[in-house]
Amino acid sequence: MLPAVAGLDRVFDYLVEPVGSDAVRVGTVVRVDLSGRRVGGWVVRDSPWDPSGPGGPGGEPARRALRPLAHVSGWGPEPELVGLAGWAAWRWAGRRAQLLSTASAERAVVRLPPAQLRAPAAPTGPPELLEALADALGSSPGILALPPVGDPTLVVAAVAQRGPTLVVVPSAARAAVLAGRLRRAGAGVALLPEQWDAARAGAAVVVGTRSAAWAPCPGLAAVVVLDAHEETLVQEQAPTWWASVVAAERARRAGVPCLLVTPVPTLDLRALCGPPVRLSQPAERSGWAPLDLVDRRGDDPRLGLWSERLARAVRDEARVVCVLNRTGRASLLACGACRAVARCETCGGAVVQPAAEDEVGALVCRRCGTRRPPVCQECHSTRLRRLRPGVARAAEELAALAGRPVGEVTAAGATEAGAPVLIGTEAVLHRAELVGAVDLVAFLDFDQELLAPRLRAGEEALALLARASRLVRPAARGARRGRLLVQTRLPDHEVIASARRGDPGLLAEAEEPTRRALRLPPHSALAVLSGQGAEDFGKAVAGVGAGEWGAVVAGAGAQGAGAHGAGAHSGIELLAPGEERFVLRARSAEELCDALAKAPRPVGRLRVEVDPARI
DNA sequence: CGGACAAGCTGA
DNA sequence: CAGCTTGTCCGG
Repeated sequence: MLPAVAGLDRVFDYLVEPVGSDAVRVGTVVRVDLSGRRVGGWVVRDSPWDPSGPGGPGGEPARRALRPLAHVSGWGPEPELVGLAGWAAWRWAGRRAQLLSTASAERAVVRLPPAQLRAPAAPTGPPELLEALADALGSSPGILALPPVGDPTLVVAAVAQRGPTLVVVPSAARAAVLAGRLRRAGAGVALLPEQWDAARAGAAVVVGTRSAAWAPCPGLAAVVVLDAHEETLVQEQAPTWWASVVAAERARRAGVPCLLVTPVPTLDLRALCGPPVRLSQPAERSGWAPLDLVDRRGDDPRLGLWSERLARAVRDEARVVCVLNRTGRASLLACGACRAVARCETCGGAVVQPAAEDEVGALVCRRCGTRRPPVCQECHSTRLRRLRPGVARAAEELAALAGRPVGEVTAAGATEAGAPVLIGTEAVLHRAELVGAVDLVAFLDFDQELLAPRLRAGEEALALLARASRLVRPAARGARRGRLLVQTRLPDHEVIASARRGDPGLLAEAEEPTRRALRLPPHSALAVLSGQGAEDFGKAVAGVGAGEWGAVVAGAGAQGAGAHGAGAHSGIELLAPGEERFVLRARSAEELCDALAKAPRPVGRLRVEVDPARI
């Protein structure tokens, strides 16, 4: 058995009594006495052993008598998932115990409910979609490039005709909606995580969020991941496993198809699956909301975030959502007289001007919290100008512009979230009650997304437009179809072209050569190391000697990341983008993971993030 | 991880 | 040298 003890990744042998008890199999959750304490864990091997013989399963001579299991807690993951956890522990440099707890019920499951294997009613159309689906199922794993607008329930229903189907979606709200629709179509559905027991007993469709990639699904016939591009499908804490990659490997091991459905087939997903299967051009185009482009290159800077077109729309349209991916009253302040950026006197960090509570307009350091009066420390001018207004300040301006109350939504919370005009960070796009109800979704400063200093910024920006497409009112009797409005100084950007034409391939074609030239994923595999042990561990993995190291650190700051050739013999490079943060790069995930598994873990804290989602 | 045990430090 | 902290080892 493998104990559910962090930091103890070892298997221990215990005796099953009575011998051959069928309550105990690979995956079963048990409790044992281990060096004086009682711990839970999973059966990971099941080998017959003759206690009168000379040795145990390992064949060691003179082995001591085995202790019996202390208790059988209940049902655990299927045996195949124990193997999958071993693979994922290698793939993301993690521990099996952590992955097996993801694959297990939250509370002990002693008895299973009856199986619910009735498949949903088979969908009869539209034929174009069903044909594309059959195509995508033909090569596993496969991608179906499904535009954002439309209900993927029929995709799931069609796949589920093959037998028990596991479906992974990016949010609990969508899982619940999908489960409800499938039940109405007559299907036996287990909704994770609450109905783990029903899933373990057997269900026609098992639905859940990221962790459902590890859900039980006896007789598995297919795996489907909806909105496979979403970042919520990547586990944040190490091991940073990707649900789509786990799903593909799980399906491969089971010999069943895996289907990734997404409006944004990213380069990473393409590397995993090959090119996506697409719908016809008209179907693709109509599946994205119409997009109005506001080219702000010619605008008077004094207009701030509010172009004339946007101002008019905000007054005329009934329900409007504005997206601005920044919080606070101001992100960056500069002196109106000498242009110096206002910084903290204590730590030098950027200061913000929070909504006034006590002192009027005091400046507060975002890093250390030091407060000071709103005066430029260079020239003592009191005229401070905000360079990039955040959501709180923009909300005040928007309320004045619209002449009606404005609701505010950020990840931290919401005020007046029922108002017909909303402004918020991208969190506002996650509000399920808005789906299909909005006349206009306006991106106030889309350049913020397009130019974000992140590897996958373009794909993330396109994902925002896909999400926004779902919020706007569909074309219907009498009512005008809702629209997107994008303010930008980069009107020719491929992200915008992709959304307008409903063709995410345009973005992929544009990004591919850059990623290849810079040897970024999917043309390499990365791991981010952090914590005190990061440096030693990084050197050990890359095979860098202590003497060679000075050059790496010295070369690191200036270019942002200093590439290093000294580890060339290992085929793995060590990049040093910042203090206590290191990046390992290898040609492939296999190479990277093998090296990570081989290197000894150093003392001290170490976090290993293989395939970092945001970098 | 957390208990066991050994080695190191402190103060009377 | 008791009493405590800190470090290292190991678990069936």
